[in-house]
Amino acid sequence: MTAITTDALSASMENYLETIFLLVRDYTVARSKDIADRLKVKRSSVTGALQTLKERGLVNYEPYGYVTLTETGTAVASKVLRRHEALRDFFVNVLSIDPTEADEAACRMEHGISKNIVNRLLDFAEFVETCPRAGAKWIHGFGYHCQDHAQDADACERCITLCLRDVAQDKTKGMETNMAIPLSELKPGEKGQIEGMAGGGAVKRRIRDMGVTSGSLVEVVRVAPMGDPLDVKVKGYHLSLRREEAADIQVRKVTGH
Amino acid sequence: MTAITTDALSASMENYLETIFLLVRDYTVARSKDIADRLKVKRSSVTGALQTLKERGLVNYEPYGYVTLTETGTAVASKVLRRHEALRDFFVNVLSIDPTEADEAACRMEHGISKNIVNRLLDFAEFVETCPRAGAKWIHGFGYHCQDHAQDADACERCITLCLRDVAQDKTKGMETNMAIPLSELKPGEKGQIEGMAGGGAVKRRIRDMGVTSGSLVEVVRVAPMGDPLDVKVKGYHLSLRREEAADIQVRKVTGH
DNA sequence: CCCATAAGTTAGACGAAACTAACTTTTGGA
DNA sequence: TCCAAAAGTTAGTTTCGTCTAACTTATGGG
Repeated sequence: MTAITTDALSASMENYLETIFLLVRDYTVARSKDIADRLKVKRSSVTGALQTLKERGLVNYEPYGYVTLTETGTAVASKVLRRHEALRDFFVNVLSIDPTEADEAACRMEHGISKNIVNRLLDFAEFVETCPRAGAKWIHGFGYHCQDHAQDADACERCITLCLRDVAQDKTKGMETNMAIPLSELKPGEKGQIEGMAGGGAVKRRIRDMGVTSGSLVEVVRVAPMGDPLDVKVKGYHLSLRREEAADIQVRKVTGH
Repeated sequence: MTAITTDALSASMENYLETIFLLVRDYTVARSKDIADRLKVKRSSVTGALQTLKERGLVNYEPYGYVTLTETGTAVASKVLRRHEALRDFFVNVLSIDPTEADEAACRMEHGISKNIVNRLLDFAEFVETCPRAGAKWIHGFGYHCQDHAQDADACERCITLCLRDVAQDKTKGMETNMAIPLSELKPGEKGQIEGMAGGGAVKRRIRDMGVTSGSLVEVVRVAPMGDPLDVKVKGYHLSLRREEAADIQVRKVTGH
């Protein structure tokens, strides 16, 4: 009994897991009420879901107690979140979709996307921002393209003009001042392209294992109050680095949108 | 009674509609058995679904009879199919995903995507193929990028080399021979960028209403046995044109992948 | 033209996921 | 410290979409 089924989770259960993950991240424990509010369901539905998730060995839960995720639960939730963020970020950064709309659509689509496609989506967004042929500013062309609701011949003309202006600005600002700096120097929201990793050991291996190499894009998501640790995102994976570790990673700042 | 509810359709019902649409397109009528086979459900489930869809006024259906779509049903199914194709084509053409996998994922994701995002996705795919700054061949860079499983520094180098070779080839072939030709000259699978529309009248207006202007990409999907009519796709919409009408639309061929 | 088989239907059951209504437990402010 | 409100649970219901099993209808080859 309490046979932990190995069947795929339903979309609904994935959403519960994801919500709990986010609540635990922010408040260390999740309360039934908050899960219900976020998912716009009744409290009794949450109780039911928690029982199912407990049977599956994904949450730590006792009646009337707080909720946390088991190790397996955390692993599953992270995967769901990665899919969610890959979609949302693509919609926002590449397709210039309004963040709220992007997030809602990502939430509905995240359950049907495959691993392969997630990885390609992430790679593509990265490629768009860093490909040396088109350059990071190229994607701005699409932004301008979208802003022009009148999709006439002029729009395209204007797109080119604005693209060229962006490139010119980069030149004026002096692109050559864009030296490699330690990852620890980046502020939250900033992105950098990995130039190299000094030192070695566990962190370097952990990063390597995710398919991250020189040229990959890293984003500093947030920095804890004391400036340590840093929450960074590479290839869609969230990663917590000590400032000291981050200092060993050389990056070249990429100016996003 | 038989109150035609206005509630949104469930993902499941959308799939039934889409399947019926495709069967009707290919065989003029849909049979229960074929619907069941395509959706991998039992025949009895199809009967149930047909009853629901009939109540909603979306299908023409009598017990033991063939199934067709009502006008409303056709309209809804077309929208679903447009979402499906927008996703699938993006996965295949832009992300270089295997067609089968792309199709399956599109089928699962098509129910959660919003109108806005579909349009952006279509615009983006078009932008990638036609933006004068990066050029149609730019996307090849990503293809090469993906082929290189070893994601090392060399991969990027090779991507540039291959991109440049493509561009050089275009030059050699003589890009200037790419004159504007009538849309009716394109073969199935070929794409062209609209240069202008001669004549006027209903077709021109119908096309205009879809947000299609000079510069938009048209794809000839298939041509009926007698060469008339042509099934073309613009902005994700399928459109049936008489050869005569297509002859009035001038396009510049775009060499895809 | 007849009947075996394929196609379609009906009835009934089931599981998932939500709900309402009534309950129990927890908690924090007077 | 006590008790009212908030949070959580339980029981029972509903809806949806599937299934199986048993049936009815349609159809085409001998």
